[in-house]
Amino acid sequence: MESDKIVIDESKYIQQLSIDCVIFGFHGEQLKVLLPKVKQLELWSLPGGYVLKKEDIEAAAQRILEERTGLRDIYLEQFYVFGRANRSTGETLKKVLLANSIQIPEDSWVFERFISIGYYALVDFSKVNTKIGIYDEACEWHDIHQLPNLAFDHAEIIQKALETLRFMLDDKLVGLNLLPETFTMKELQILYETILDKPLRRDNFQRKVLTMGILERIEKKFTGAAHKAPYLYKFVK
Amino acid sequence: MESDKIVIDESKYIQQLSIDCVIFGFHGEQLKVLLPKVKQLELWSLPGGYVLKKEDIEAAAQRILEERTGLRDIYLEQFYVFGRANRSTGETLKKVLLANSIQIPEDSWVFERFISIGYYALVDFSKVNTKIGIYDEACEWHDIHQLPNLAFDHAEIIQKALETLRFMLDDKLVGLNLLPETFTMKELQILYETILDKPLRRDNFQRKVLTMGILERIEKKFTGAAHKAPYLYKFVK
DNA sequence: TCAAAAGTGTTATCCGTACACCCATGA
DNA sequence: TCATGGGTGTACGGATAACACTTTTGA
Repeated sequence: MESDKIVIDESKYIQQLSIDCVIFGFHGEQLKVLLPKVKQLELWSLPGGYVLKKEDIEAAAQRILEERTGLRDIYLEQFYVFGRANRSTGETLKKVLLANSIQIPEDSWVFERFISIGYYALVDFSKVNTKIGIYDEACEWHDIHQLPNLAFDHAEIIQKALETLRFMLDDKLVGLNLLPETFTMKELQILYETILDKPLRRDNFQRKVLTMGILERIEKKFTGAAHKAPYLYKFVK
Repeated sequence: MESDKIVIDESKYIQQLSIDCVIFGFHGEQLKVLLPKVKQLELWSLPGGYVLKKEDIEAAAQRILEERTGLRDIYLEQFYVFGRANRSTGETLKKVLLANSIQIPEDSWVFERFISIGYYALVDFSKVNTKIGIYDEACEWHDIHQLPNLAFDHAEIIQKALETLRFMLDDKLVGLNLLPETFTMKELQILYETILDKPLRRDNFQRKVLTMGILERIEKKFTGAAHKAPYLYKFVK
């Protein structure tokens, strides 16, 4: 990301390299993305930042995630590097700095093109207290179907993240941070349906995830509803 | 990569970022990787280089590939970013420079840690005239099963490239640069078997690739052998 | 006429999907 | 006892794997 998190001390970071996090938020039947809004511009961006000179890139991504959500040890996965020479310009950043009365030398590397490593994360947005960065005027969850005006190629980055997430969903199960400790099969199914954006068959879905061998069946859950009580499950460790 | 292709003018490049190319070479029944040998050190590395400040990373990867093989417009794919803070040190590079009597300021960024974007390519190694870089004493094809002593985490990078290549082979067909203009089904099968490192059934393999609809059957090929002459195929464009 | 490898028809097996029925629950 | 949603047995169909037979070629 290039527009928020403007460095106080540029020399601490690796030049012209950034990390952009696509933080997917799930709750109920909604899939959202966390987007900060650039101050005084009608422009939204991805939460991003730079990599410290001696920092693992994985750690940098975790740090950026924590800065916005306060969350630690979240499922986070690198999915692509965006490196077209003209994918970003310093113009947007200059506007931001001007709007916020921040001075950075004209010849700083922060105005050059950026290569950005994309990570995506999955969180339950109802449990997150989002934090507004010092150069944001807002930081909000946006439904995946209704994205606002996005900076640079961030719309493309979100699209690629979503494709990768959906592709991965076949093999790996990624509900870890998105569901409560214990949950019903119905809840897990809704998670899948929301991410994949298509309905799934109840019967076959149950069989499929059970044969994966990653769920442990606990006791029943009596909801008070006039029907059979569903089992509760938890992920086996 | 960090040990070959030492920059003459460091300021042209993005700092602490490199590209490493895993160039797979195929011919006969062998799968190899192109590895330059660092001068005067018993150490091999991946062909790599830096990204020019205003260069697409894709173009940088193509440039690095061309530097070693002379080949252009080759199938090339980004597969992962290696960014552990301690994955490389400047020590190896210093030895190289010392061995080659090259002077670079002690405080140059080339001695810092590197984040490296991995690309892999596929070529026919019998058609390539490999080029020795100015800091290499050799540049040779190594069988994938017998890799020499490799610098940094380059063994890990090769492993990851190989996994990605095998994974991709199911959907996309990647024989384009590896086979002659026309080829027999047997040749294509050997290519697949060599990459996947496992035998495939002749009958089912034929049906599978034919249903993909990417091959066009040409005339027969009379080899002089005492059996039915196989058809020749070519990739449809 | 024979061996060797190519090509293809047929059968078996597996897996994902669809349909069905039964079960538990509280009104 | 009824409606509602959960759990699971079973049947269907397409795709893949396995088997078997035929064809072609030059020795």
